Amino acid sequence: MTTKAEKTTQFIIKTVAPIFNKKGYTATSLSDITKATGLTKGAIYGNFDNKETLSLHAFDYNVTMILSRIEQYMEKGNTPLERLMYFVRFYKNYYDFTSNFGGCPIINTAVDAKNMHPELLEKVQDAINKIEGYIASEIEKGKIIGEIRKTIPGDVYGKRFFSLIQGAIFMSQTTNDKSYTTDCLNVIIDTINQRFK
Amino acid sequence: MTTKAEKTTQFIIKTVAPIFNKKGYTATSLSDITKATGLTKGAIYGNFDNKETLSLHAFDYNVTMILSRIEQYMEKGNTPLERLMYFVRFYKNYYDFTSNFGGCPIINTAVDAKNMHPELLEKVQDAINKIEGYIASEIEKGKIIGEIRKTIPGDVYGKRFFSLIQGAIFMSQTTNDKSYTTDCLNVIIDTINQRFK
DNA sequence: TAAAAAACATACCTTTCAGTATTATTTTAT
DNA sequence: ATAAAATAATACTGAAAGGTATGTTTTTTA
Repeated sequence: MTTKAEKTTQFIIKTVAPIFNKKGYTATSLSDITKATGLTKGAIYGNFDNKETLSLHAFDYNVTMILSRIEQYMEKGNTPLERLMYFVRFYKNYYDFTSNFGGCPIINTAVDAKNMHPELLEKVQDAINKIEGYIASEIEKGKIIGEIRKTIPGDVYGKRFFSLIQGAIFMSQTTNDKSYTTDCLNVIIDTINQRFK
Repeated sequence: MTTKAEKTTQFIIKTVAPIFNKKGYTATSLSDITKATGLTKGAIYGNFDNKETLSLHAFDYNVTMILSRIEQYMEKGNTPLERLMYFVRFYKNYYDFTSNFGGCPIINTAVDAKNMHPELLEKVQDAINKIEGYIASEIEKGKIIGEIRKTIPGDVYGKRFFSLIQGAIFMSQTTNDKSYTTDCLNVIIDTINQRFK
């Protein structure tokens, strides 16, 4: 059974997640939160210990949304290489997808948390490791079944591709120019086609 | 003649620049500023209209520092290709260089300013254009003197290389792992050696 | 449906925020 | 060296920050 409170808790998280993403932890005030939710401080503090706890949940919400969407994309592929290509396809849509809630939460939260909120930064690092892991593990699986060259190190390309992707996303979202993302993802596709097979 | 006030103005900017870079605009308080400078609010507001103006000067200071350093590096090269290589070398040291004052100001300020401070965001965009221009113009010059293949589009590679670099810097500074930067810059060097000549 | 419990609203607390008016001090120019 | 001007310190403002104690309303369970 989902109680009323659990629903409210989820409603608050869902509502404030894009606000924290856009404005960052410090710039997001309790009045921003009450205004957006239509609730009062009493309700907020009844469901969360403090602003910090809420912000952690908000980030978790954003990351879960992204990770589950990546997995949805990758599930469509029947082989490691196909799943890798679906991973890339996910990021082709990423700029438009994240624009709706204020840009990439990985980038936004990483910058916001660095030097400021160690616990939040740790969550960002976990998310990064997971996403790099998606790439690396498909490469390794592809090597096992003979779909990908044995000389391709999964962990290196996991880091490399994700760096390129995050860089492109960063550039696109600060210049409002989608071409960074499309170009860089084409580079990745070319690399896979030319070096991996 | 440099008056006492002009010196103080510069001293304040220089002192607060890394603070704004680390904490962002909102999280940097006037008390942070007075504490760091050892001055009082009277002194700060005597030299700057408000916190916003000060933050703009602080970002300018950081960007100028970086741009002039890039130019210092590039001046060492005698040909476009050499200058391109010195540009890359600059970014090989970039992670250590920027760690001293809280990470890459381009990334930090872009994220902080997006959705929050349009004027500051514009300054970031200008800086990005300039740095991409460094790459693009050397490529174009290299094509003219026959040092670089005519098929290499300078603007495309300016954007592409800078995306990769910024992505790597972002990853390095959020994971405290320098290897992202070193690996990605090696990729750039390989690309130049294999495709540009 | 009524009592108990949970959830939410109201009103208020302390602290800190950016910013200012005024006073004191230090530079500067004569 | 002194008067004028510029610069910095002090003390203060109102607003907004995060957070809480208490009262009211709504759910839940029996």
